[in-house]
Amino acid sequence: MAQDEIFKKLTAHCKEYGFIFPSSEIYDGLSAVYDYGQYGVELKNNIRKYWWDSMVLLNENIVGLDAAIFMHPETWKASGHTSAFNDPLIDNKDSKKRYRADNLIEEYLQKIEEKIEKEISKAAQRFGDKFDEAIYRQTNPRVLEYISKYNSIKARFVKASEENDLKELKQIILDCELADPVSGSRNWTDVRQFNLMFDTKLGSVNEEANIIYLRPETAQGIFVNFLNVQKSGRMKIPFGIAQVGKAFRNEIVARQFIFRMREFEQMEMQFFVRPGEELKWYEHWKEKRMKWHQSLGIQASKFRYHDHDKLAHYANAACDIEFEFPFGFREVEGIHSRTDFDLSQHQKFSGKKLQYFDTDMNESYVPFVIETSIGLDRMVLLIISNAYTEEIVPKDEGEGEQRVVLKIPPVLAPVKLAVLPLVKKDGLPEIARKIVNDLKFSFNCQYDEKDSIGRRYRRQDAIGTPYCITIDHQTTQDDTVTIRYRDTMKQERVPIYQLVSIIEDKVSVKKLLEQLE
RNA sequence: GCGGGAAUAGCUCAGUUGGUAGAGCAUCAGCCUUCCACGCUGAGGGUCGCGGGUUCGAGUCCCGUUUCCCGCUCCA
Repeated sequence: MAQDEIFKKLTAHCKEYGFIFPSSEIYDGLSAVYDYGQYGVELKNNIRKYWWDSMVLLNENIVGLDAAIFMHPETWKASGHTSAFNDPLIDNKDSKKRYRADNLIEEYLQKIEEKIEKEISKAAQRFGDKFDEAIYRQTNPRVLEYISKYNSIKARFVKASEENDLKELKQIILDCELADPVSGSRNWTDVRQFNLMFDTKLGSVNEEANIIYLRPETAQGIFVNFLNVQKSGRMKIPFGIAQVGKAFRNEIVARQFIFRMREFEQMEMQFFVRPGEELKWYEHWKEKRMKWHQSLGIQASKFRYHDHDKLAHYANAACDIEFEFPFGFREVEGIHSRTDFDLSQHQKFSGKKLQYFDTDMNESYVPFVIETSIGLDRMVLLIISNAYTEEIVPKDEGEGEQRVVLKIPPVLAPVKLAVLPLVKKDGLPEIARKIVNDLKFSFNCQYDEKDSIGRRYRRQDAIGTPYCITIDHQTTQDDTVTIRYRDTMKQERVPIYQLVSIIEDKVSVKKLLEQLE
């Protein structure tokens, strides 16, 4: 079956079985915003808990934090988001392609520079040893022309960028007669500003209100609290701060279901280390995080690293952990060596010292940071797309029938077990109810007596319930029940009193965590 | 934002040159009592995405709009 067909079925399945709904659907939905339904929220909670426990429980030098979504506007100037998340874009009306206006101009400037270099190297060849570049630059008319053009465009561009003058940016593009690299057309739209940060107003009186942003990443909440946590928690470097929370980005195109949403949840950990030791820790977390993904029992070949060649301005090493979604390998988690960029910037903008006194080294420094940042919603999509299976159930006679089953790792499954009386009489429902009442404190249980037993198994398969307990007539004789396994559909008979320990063993977070050690 | 396609019951879809809105599955109630969705009977559920136009009459034709899908574009 085609990959995009599977993806279509998967999104339909998520909606039909109460995992994920389009936001405000009765009003036709809201683009790239989704709600988690009754099973989706359980799955999401379970993933969040597994991540949190593997970070905060397992590592005595990592502690949690829950910072507010609203932050002081200066935060985003310091982090670089106010400028970097503010792209001036221009469309070519003929090719329908969109470009960053500043990139087009920068490329043009670079071309002029190349022309100058070419003139000079040609002259250098011609004149040999007698060639003096400085004099040539000041005297040759063609070079002078290039240089003056370069300087005037550059000056206009820098000024326009600083003042955010969109009209001037367009004028520069027109004056330089820049053409679309694809179509060669000079038929441009106006330059428009796309701000990837959502804003709102703080303060109820409009004139006095300040614009503040919804955070585009959770990391800054950790950085601004670095000293608070370090001092109040008596943390010694190396140590980490973990946080789970919502972030918001006004993406131009948000698509592929919950893979790219405008409102999403990040699970981040910032690990503070000694300067110079960051690459060692970068490798450490790179490996640790891959181990975490693979601990969920997903095929190793579905994951890969993607090392960044082009690094962001704050990083000196970066990679993604990619997963093979139905639409190809995509990033689920990023591991970045962010240097001391963020803390230094906040130190600069706030005027407050953000340093750590290292008693072993007897000196004070701005720590370096290794970040692990994973999208919780992407993780939900990863689990569901890996779990979604259509398979043929073998039959004693004739052709088998198809079943749809979500093979979610038991520890993450929204419902851990369903308790099913084989028939609706002879006291079987009463026994089933009693079992549910005993087990509901330990696991998310479901009781179901409607329809044939086969249909009930399939309903549980569709939401990924790993275990079904069936109460039959033998139960009334010897207090045993059958436990049916979702993936193999095999059954075995066990005493009722052993149920808690049997299932606890299979769905325990503890077991997975032990693997990570 | 651009181009292409789609939208009819909870789901999958049918609906003839424009003439009273359909099926299967699902849901609910009752009966039956059965270990892998397929026993029986009955019931509920749709202003055909939304708005306008043409027409005696629009699910069907025309225009606009919204949402979704695919491809561009963008992506710390």
